[in-house]
Amino acid sequence: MSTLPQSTLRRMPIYLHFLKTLRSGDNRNVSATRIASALNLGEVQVRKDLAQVADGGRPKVGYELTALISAIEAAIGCKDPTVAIIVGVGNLGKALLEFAGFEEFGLKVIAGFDIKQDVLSSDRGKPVLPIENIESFIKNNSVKLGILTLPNAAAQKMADKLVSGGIKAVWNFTQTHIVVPDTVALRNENLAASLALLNVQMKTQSECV
Amino acid sequence: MSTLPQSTLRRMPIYLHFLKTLRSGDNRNVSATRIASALNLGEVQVRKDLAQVADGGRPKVGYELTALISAIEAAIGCKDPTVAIIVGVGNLGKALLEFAGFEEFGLKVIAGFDIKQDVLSSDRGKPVLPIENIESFIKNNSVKLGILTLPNAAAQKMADKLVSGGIKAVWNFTQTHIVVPDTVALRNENLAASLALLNVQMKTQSECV
DNA sequence: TAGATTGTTAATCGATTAACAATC
DNA sequence: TAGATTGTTAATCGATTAACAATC
Repeated sequence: MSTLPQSTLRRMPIYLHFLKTLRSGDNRNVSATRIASALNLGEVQVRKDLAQVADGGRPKVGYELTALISAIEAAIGCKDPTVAIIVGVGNLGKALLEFAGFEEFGLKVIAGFDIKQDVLSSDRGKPVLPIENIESFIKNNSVKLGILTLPNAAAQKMADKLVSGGIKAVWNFTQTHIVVPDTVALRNENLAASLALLNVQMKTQSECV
Repeated sequence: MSTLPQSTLRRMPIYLHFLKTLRSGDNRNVSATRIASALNLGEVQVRKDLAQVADGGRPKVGYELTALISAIEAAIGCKDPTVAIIVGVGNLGKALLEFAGFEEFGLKVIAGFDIKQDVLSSDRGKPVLPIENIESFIKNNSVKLGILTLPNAAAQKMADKLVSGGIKAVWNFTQTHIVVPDTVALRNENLAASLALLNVQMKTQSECV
């Protein structure tokens, strides 16, 4: 159970979501075979992935459903919630601020920050605060994760502020390449990259037809 | 210039964005070395990536900037725009509908669709239309790409509608695994997977400190 | 010429797939 | 027992990195 390979880790949330839909049915056990066919994945791949986070898989029976769900939740770290803030409450920031789906994976977004006055103190349940107070807010609320959804130009400056406030991880939704210390985890969410893949895939597929 | 490896393709938009920022400065040429150090990538990796889409790299000089930009744009297919619609105009859908950044990569989102009456016909420049007309709309406007940002439960049903309308690609932002014919390109955008990676990375990094 | 940079060929690394033995 | 399923060991595949020759 040491450290999972990235590729395995990336599939865990997919398994988790599927297993939860099974649970709402009347299922007690589930086999790797079944998961694989439901999600269009290789049978061996699923089995190997599961073997890395769970044990107790029994031949002819499979895994106990609730135990497996619990094991995956532990592996991807959504048992104890990660407290997060959104920096930049534009359209995307607003969407992520209000997105309920994150809680399923242990993310607890508690506030948004912005410079613009007109988005401030909107009563959506989650407060939108002026950006000046961000460093003390991080400290006082032990915020672990900062989500950057602001204009490219401001990205690095705000990342620096987050770091000096003591943040542990940065999730960068801007196009800008940003730099953080080694002690801070960084992930770039690159929608453009996905789009490029899809674009090319689409074009080569229709050529073949 | 046949088909690029996925990994290479994924980095192209990152190069592209960086090169454009260089162009607004006073640069005529750029070397792989420079790109690599600016983006924290391996020098050889960048060189190999560029070699796959462009030629004309000259020792001691590098690549001609505008030619390189043009070559990358051609490779990732953002020269002729892809017409797209958004299905499900909730928070995320709204964000993507209004997101200007996609145009840089050749995506032209022309409309949103929803069942809810209150989001319909909002005058944000891009119309939000009732979902009943979606199939004929796809045909009449030669829409190539459908972006799914709706509740999980409706995902497969709407994907089917898109396909029967003649869509060429589906970009799925829901958690649900959906099935489309082989002739249709499909890409699942999995924010939960990214979150899981970040979560684990963060936890292991702080353990080490 | 010397040095920076290119492009290529070989070596390494990681992830996926295939083959098979173990077990309920 | 037979068959489905598990887990493991070996083979394949793709991507990254290292080493080096070519060139302006």
